[in-house]
Amino acid sequence: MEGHRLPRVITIRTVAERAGCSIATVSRVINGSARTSPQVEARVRAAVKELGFRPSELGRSLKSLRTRTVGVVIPSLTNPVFAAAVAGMEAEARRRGHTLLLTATDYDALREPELVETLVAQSVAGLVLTVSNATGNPTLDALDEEGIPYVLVFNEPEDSGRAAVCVDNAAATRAVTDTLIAAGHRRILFVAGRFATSDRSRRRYDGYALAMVTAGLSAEPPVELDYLADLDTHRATLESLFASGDRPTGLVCSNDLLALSVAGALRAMGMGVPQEVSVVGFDGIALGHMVQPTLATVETPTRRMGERAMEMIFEQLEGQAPPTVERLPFVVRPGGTLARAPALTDAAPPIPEPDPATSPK
Amino acid sequence: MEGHRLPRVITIRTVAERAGCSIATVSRVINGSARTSPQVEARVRAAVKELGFRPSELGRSLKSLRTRTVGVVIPSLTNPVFAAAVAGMEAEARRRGHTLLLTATDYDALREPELVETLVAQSVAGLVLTVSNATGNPTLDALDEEGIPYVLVFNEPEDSGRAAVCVDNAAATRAVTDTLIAAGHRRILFVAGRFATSDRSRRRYDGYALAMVTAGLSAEPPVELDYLADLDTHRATLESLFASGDRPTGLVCSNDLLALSVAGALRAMGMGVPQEVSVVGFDGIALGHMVQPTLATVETPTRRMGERAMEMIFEQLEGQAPPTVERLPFVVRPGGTLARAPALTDAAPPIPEPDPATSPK
DNA sequence: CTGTTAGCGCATTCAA
DNA sequence: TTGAATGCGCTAACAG
Repeated sequence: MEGHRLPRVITIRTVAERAGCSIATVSRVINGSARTSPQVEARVRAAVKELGFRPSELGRSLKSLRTRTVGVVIPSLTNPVFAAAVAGMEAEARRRGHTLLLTATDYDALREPELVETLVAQSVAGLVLTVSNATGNPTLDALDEEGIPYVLVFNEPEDSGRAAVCVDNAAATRAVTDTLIAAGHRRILFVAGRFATSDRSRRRYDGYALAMVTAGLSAEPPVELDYLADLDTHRATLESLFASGDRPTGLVCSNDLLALSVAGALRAMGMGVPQEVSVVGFDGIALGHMVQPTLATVETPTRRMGERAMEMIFEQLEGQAPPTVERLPFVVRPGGTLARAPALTDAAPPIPEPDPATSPK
Repeated sequence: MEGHRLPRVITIRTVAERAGCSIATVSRVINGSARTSPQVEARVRAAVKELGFRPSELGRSLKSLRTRTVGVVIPSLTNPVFAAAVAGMEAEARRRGHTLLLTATDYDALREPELVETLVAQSVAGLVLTVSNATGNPTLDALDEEGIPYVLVFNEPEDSGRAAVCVDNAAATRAVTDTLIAAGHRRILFVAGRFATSDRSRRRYDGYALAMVTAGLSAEPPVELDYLADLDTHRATLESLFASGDRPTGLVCSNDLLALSVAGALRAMGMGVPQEVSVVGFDGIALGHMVQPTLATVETPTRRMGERAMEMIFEQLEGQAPPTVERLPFVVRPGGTLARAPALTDAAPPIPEPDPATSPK
């Protein structure tokens, strides 16, 4: 119906005509899948160049029923942790001639199955995902059944047989909580964003609780601050924490973004960070270094985690490598937001940064 | 290796058999492209549900030679500005049943043409891109010739006929520079990361220069800080700036990430921000609110820009809407890093935040 | 070494 | 209302 001179699409047939050979020969030259005479090869290459021909991935994929794309499902790009991981995935995928099909759930676990289905309908070669809850997850089970390779990032699945790249969330949070305890803090709370919809967050809480109990201190229930709520809401919640007589002197936050937000809200309330309250985060986002005082946190190799997850996809595609859970090393990074507990000292000097505690691995 | 029953791929043919009809009828039911008898329709729907059939996008696309994917090319996901824009694109694409094919150049302009080619080879429905230099860009010209819809984000092309979503970079930088001037600053420098490879950065410099000249002040050449260099390198460059007698009291940075880094380096040098030097950024990243002091900046609707760019892709696909450059509104947001010039006052109180200057539009 | 051809999954035209 | 047949761009099996 469109006129006859549409943007003349160049197919393998166009090239064949121009080079004076069959489409099979063109295909052979392009893919190096079989020997061809030098003359014909030269003519084909010339034709390809002149016409600017790029083989359609569509046709190519329809044969193999597999594309050179890898699907990605993450909660949100707005969190620099996920952005960094995706950056790592993209770089690694590109090195392998693949492209990312990117989707986000906006932290809505109900969207996970449909996004995965969408990506599977696109015949992705594999999937890298961060889900709300990896353990006993039916969507993942379905992928297992269909034999589609996938690797989790950040999730730390309890099911065996699931591939994942993560850190030991409990050990890491325990380590950073220990640092607070070592600095003389006794009343320490765990602050979580979206606790209910994040298995990572719960793991981290477990690490906090273990550290507290081991030290003979009381592990309190997590304080929940809605991720999406505004600063005023956070402030209200925080004010109630400090209303009672038995104020906390240390806050362990389930991630860095939350920690920065909490520290900001506390200062807005007129509380000194770290003079009156120490705040530690989790992840080690780049901006933590830039702010003043710098954010004390658990540094995790987020970009590398994305890269590694993508590597594992290809390892699975190549048939080797059974699905395994890889725990990458973390480092507790002391920072300006962590000081000795105010009860023990008047000056409350920040803790120096010697020889940071490293992960067991 | 898994049992003998290969992951039995379910195609439209499987469904047709199960429903006892032809594949054409199945197709009609699924797409609602023609009327079918209620009985047959019911059988088909049942079969689809039982088998968990999802039509392959591959086969579907091969017919139309167009996929339900949109290609994205950005410099890097690590910059929250691009991450936010991509988040906007993803949300809008999802609303329209499309998926993003995401690639990054790592700020290497030479990679732009090849990434675009890769995406075109995937038969994307359109492209959203941020390029190093939009004006007279041959890659974009090639897209025009092939009739593939594309929309630029952040770039502010000088060529007509190019679709783009951006802010008026010059006007915005002029406005924020004017704010510094109004605060009594006289010696103000423009600091850029990767000046050579970013037309946005150059536009912003123009705005700075115009503000300075208009105020009868001297516009200095841009100070270049390599984006990827470490803090120490930044520090060395900055120290040389303050070595001379005629020290700047205000720094206009070409983006927020750079501004935060600069402010951090200055403090590490023992300089008070904003007591001795005011620092302003550009973009309005979320973290700017969280840090203390808050970052003075130009707030731009980054997420919305991504959304809008995606909307424009679909408008072009639907045939309406000629390619246009849309400049979205910006707001100068004063913040804690901006104070009156130290020469004019001893106390150097931060400027209040009254009635922020808005964009002309 | 090269050409012909079948077929990947689907939408669609043409017959019935 | 339905089915049979065609073709989208490509790769690979088979002939020559």
